[in-house]
Amino acid sequence: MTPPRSADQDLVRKVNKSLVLNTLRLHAPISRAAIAKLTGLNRSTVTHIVNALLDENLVLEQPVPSFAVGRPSIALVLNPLGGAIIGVEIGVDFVSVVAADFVAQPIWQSTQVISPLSPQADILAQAEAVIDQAICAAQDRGQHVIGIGVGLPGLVNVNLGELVYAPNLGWRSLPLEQRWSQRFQLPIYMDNEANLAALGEYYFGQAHKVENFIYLNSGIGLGGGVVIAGKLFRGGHGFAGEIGHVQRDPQGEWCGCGRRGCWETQVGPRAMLRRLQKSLADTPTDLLPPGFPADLSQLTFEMIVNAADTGDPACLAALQEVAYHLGAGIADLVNVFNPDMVIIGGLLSLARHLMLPEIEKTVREQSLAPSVSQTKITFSERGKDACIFGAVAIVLDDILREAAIS
Amino acid sequence: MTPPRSADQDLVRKVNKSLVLNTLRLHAPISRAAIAKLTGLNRSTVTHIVNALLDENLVLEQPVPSFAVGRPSIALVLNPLGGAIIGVEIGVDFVSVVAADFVAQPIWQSTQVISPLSPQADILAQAEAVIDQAICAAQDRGQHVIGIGVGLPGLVNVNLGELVYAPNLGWRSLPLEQRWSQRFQLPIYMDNEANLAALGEYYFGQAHKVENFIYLNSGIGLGGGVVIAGKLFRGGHGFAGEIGHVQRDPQGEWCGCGRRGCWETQVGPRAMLRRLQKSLADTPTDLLPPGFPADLSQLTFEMIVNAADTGDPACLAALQEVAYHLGAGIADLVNVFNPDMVIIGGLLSLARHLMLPEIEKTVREQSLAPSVSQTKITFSERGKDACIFGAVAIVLDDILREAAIS
DNA sequence: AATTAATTTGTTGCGACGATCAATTAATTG
DNA sequence: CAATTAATTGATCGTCGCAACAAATTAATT
Repeated sequence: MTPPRSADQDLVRKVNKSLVLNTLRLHAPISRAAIAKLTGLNRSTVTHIVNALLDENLVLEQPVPSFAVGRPSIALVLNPLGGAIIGVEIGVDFVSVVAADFVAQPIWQSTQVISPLSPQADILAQAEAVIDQAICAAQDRGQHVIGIGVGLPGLVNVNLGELVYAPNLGWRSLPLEQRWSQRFQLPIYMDNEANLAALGEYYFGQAHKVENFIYLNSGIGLGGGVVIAGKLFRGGHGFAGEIGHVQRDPQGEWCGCGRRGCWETQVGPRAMLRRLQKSLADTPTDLLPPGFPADLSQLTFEMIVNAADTGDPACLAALQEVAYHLGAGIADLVNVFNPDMVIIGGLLSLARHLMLPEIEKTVREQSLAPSVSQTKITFSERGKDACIFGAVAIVLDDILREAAIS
Repeated sequence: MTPPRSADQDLVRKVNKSLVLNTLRLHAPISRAAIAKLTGLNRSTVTHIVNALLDENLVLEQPVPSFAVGRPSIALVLNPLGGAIIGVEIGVDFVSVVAADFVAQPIWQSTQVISPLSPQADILAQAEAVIDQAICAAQDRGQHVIGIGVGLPGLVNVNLGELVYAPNLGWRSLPLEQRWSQRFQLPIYMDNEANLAALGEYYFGQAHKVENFIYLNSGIGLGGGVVIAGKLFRGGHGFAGEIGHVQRDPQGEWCGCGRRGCWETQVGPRAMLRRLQKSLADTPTDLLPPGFPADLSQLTFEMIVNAADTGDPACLAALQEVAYHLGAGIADLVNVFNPDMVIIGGLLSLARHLMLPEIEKTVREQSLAPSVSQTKITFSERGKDACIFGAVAIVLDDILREAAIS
């Protein structure tokens, strides 16, 4: 902000710029006039903005032979070299880093296995080393790095840029933004996994153009990302979306959070494993479902799905039960949020073909009348990548629109 | 819009105008420069807007002797005669109408008892007659009526202006906005009771300046109004906020919606009456708590509260139980929405002194760590009036800011 | 009584955005 | 092949909001 403008007008300008960039991202190659038509802005305005963007090198003029009826126009496209974005996901047992160009195409990627038992400092140092490599990779291609997006498995205070509590890592009060913005001299954007995955779906996935939706992320626990009016909803203090710990059965199993019958205990993959392990504990090895290891502690969710695919009744029943509870919980969410779409991601998406009918049926039956019919329920199509592309998206988001409500 | 302007710039202008009016409403009398400071707008801009408002007669110049250090300025105030607003609430057994001036002071009020058994046409005709009186009352004072806000006990499609379903009235698919905008030739704004009550709290009550809060309206059922970023949240299709039908106990009592253990069955005043009636059915009349009628079907929530106040253990225990369930449900809402405030209104607010400690304790215990401490839990201070002043607020809202997200 | 500080208002120039008219070009059509 | 149509771009002018300077006025202070 070279001349100190009012916040109001500056905001309008930024929104307009974001609008143009976003339209460009979605419809390139495109003419100035077409942008104006799509954004609703005036063409003169668009011309101004595009000229500024050309100066900033974020946009390229690309001669396209006969790209439309009319003047032999020079179409505009986003300049892939206009900037690079680093997406980072710190999981419970891995660190994944991707460098993407300005059109969100990955140009470098690396995943490192870590031990959750290692000291925090070691894990961070390892992550930083990988990020350094990613930055170098981007700079070798001549791309200026715009920012770093970080996905974290826990409660994140977005305003302070602090990881408040990550139960599965045992981390508390880690001022990551401060640390990394000093270390890398770049803007750091961070949020929890589920929020980022939701944002990823909004930008690059199924929730494209869907302004109100809920993303359910089933990993170790059950996280939720809520998008309202096209923006991540974080609540008054940034901790909204803890959908997994809604109590759904006061007589249910104990949950790590101290309550009984959290939704997470009914439908989380881990909770499901635990249940199946217990119920199969007394079964002789040779009667176990096909593909199951003798040592049940080695059981994975994938094995259950495979066994169910081959028709094993116990596994099928277990998945049906999860589907029912999932549907019932989603029905509540539909009652409360009335979203346009619910996306189920993470581990559970492995069983999409087995669970979707039951989920849909339950939701239709259990939510109040008029809202349901317009709510679409789907599974995410990108597995592990959802979060890390969300990390890329959150950086883009800052450029393409204001990110969060409140 | 005399010259066809772009939606974008028009929006900015409307927002600015709303900002000025809102500031004026909150801080009158005030100078132009002070408005500029508070709104963040430029003083010239404010001057422009204020001049327009003076032309529209919505604002008055009021000479105030030495109202501030400096030039003997002429302070600005909203013109109470600038417009009148009609607020209407159609309840299950009453129709209440208020006419308020531009600063939301009631100038005329009337409540009519109706029988929910009367045919729809009769009830509507009765309501329309009262509204006619209210409009006349306003016009007699020389006040131009700006619009009519209507609160309805059921699902409302705000976009279509239609009452979709009101279970307790037995009404379905009533295109009220169409009917009344023709009848009265005025803009009609409508929403369900809980949403309006929430809006009322935001404009005239405790939630003043609170940008994220949840209003729980306990009447016949349990409704919810969610305000996010200072705006009513209605969800993708306008039916968000059906908080009362979140399932909290799969083994619980059957609810009218067809499911078991909805929150409403645990904490709704009516559900509580039913429970207490059942448990006291075999108690001899002379052992009933003080103040209880022999015919238990005459029992009211108020009697229970009174009995509990005199120390009756059964009633106290019943209230404590409700408080516990209320707290548990609010804890879930806190996990999901992370609001700044939760306001409990309606009938339950009669028992605020008996229930608040237990509710607060339960919420603190049961919601995830960092969000709770900043969430305030209170009871509404306005009883029946919450909704009808919300109806006034929704009309003001259209003038003072854009109402709903999405 | 004089000075200082605080507050408000008028005026002017600038930049951004929007509307409109005119001009250009390619595909389509008779 | 000429006319029409669709699409784009350039140029000009008007309006609105903002910043900055100047002027006015009064409470508080010295």
